[in-house]
Amino acid sequence: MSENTPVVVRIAPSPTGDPHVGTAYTCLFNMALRQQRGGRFILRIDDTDQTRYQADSEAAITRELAWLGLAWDEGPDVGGPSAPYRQSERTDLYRDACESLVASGAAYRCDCTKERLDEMRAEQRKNKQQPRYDGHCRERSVSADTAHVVRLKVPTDGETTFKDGLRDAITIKHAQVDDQVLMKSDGFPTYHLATVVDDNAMGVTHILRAEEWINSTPKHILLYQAFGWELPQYYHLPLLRNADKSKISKRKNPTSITWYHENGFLPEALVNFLGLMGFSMGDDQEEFDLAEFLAVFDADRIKTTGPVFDLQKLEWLNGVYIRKLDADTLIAHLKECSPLARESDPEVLRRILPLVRERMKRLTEFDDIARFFFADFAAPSYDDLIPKKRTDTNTAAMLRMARQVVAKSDNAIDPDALQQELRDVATTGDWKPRELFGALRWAVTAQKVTPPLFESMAILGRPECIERIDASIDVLGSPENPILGTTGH
RNA sequence: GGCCCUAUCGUCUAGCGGUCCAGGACACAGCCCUCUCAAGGCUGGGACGGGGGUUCGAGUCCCCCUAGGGUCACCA
Repeated sequence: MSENTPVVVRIAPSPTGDPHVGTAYTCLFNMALRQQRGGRFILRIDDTDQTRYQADSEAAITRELAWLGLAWDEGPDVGGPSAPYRQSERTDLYRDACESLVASGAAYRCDCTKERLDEMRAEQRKNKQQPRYDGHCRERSVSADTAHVVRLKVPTDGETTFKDGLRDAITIKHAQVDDQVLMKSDGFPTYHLATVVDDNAMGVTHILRAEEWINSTPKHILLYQAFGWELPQYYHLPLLRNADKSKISKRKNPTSITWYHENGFLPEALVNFLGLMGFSMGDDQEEFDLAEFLAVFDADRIKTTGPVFDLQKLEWLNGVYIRKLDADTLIAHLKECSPLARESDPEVLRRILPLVRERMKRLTEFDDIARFFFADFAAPSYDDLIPKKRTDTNTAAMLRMARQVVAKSDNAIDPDALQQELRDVATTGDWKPRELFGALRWAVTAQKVTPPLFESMAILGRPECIERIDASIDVLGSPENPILGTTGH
């Protein structure tokens, strides 16, 4: 292949404006193919369907792809020799191409009404025939002045065979191919016309897209032939699946990149995960960054089996990156989805992070885990505070002794030293250390599960710890006689 | 339903005729570590969909069946 072998992915903003993970998947592999073969990666925006397109869609998709670190060489905002990149700005091209097709007889105008078409298809279904255009307007001459569409005149017999880059030759009989509408009555092209015209105009030689396009590839090839253009090489990527193996869908899986972005996933993890779908490094390496992926990528190694998008594995991988990434990067991402992190003092955040990071699968879990570090502290309940088989007076007495240890000095807390002293306290009171630590954990954090207690206390500082312990002692009441317990609670 | 694609543990995958009584990862279970929870370490259960071929030899090649998916629009 030449140095300048363009590879293209067409981005179709969805009606809701949600950038789809499938788009990121295709984009990632397009980047990789470009890397492998040389050339350019062109991003085009399909915005011709005015009723569905929303202005936000393009911004959203480009924002999220950028978040993932995926980059194209040519496209809106980036520019390049093939501009413009929005379908809505290339309508002349499609109209001219379409006219030439009609002139050469490869396509024809059709003014069949929706009603007639519906009726016809209903009839065909009833007769157990495959619904398809009956060719009513094929030999008629429909005036260009009336409302009409333009259809591709697909040969009535024969077949089209093409070689997919990832599998054996695929042959589809023309009897299976409908007379596709190329130009809609509103004057905008359908995907089929636009993609062929654009790809040719932009010099695209390799097309990497999802498997769902396989059945319409003959239409595209027929178009290339009608125009007399050189065919591109197709690669049809496997479809991402839900757990039930159906094509990944919003109902059964989060599909919006924005969702992953907002719900505490790291772009590094998502890219890594996507790189594992239908592809592997060849050895047992599962963790890799974009650069490594691009370096190792080989189109011949792509699998054609549709991989199930396993959120659990993504979460594990996300945890791996939360632990692996340097503090600055992590904090930057953390601030995107954690209100607490956004508001807190960077220095405090930096101290808390080592204690919290290995306990998170998603960045959004930060707030729950680290909440107790921050001001809005509420004392724990009476029941939580008292260990099994201990009494309130007993517990209060122990906490009082613990408080003394904490209050003994003004120095910064040394976690190890504090732990040792508190062990001694437990022993003195005839408690197991774990019982004391448990009660103290509740007193200081108001949580059952927390990061390491003594390190946490060191960050909170003595005054804050003392205040919280006092609050818990209050919750337990003011016992006259310490130590001796009667019954459990 | 027609056509097309696909088929290794529950999931992601390694395997490109012998080195596979099938390897790794997630998940799951147990143990260790341990102030809780994680992280980490160790151990365990768990797969070549079925049937025919080809071959000295098949998870690997061929055929059939079965199963799953996709596609049959003036959506992409």
